[in-house]
Amino acid sequence: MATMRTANAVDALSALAHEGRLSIFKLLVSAGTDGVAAGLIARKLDMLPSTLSASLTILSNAGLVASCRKGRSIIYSADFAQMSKLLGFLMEDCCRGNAAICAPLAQIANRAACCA
Amino acid sequence: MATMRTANAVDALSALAHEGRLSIFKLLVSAGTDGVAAGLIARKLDMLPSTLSASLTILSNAGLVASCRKGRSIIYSADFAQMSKLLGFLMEDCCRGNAAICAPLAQIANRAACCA
DNA sequence: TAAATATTTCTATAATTCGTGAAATATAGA
DNA sequence: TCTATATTTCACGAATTATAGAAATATTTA
Repeated sequence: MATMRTANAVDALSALAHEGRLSIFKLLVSAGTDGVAAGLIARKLDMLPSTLSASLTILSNAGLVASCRKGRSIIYSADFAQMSKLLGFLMEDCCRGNAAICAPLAQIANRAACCA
Repeated sequence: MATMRTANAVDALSALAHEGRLSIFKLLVSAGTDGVAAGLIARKLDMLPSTLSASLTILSNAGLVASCRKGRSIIYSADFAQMSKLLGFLMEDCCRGNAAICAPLAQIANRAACCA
């Protein structure tokens, strides 16, 4: 797994650093690979369509969610691989890379790709 | 370990969603529990004192770093427990809490407290 | 084709965040 | 006490981000 770049991590963190977008992302994480239609997200989280769309675009640009059209709806789902890369980025070099203590963490982050 | 609240997670993610602050945090993560003096951080990352101070305040308010004075210097260190809570928050309820797949992840996040 | 549904795009305003330099505060040593 | 070092606080203009409503686009069904 290629390690994430700083700019990429900042984009992902920025995307998540917002109450509405974080709620969307967590909803999608909990929904797993099936994903959720944009309209259903809007109803569940009580958001205006334009606000939701803008939020989904930001999460999408950060690589945290993927989408595909299904009829009139667009189904959004969390990108677990990207989420895993982000966790790995935050943990890498922990304690100067002291393998005895921290090395397992990077591997562990990979498991966040449980739904991929 | 108490689970993190959404508002708290947003604060932490916002604090990290900035190139300079993310660099500071990663430097502190790599330094481990010894921490690094503010001035040394500034020299290593080539930041102005006032900019660095503002960044450290934001990271501190988010609970991601701790500080203590040592002589004229102030030593900053990463708060690994808070980092662990943040990772856990992002992973919780993954795949609707399907234990067979995702439950281990929450436990795993605890290990990010390797230096605590 | 016409109407209904689902979502995005556009536009404008409001709010927040960013970075800097100067001044202030705290500590140590001569 | 005076001076040097280390860090924070303050104030402000510049840049970015957030939100809403209206209009536009895409798809399905009648």
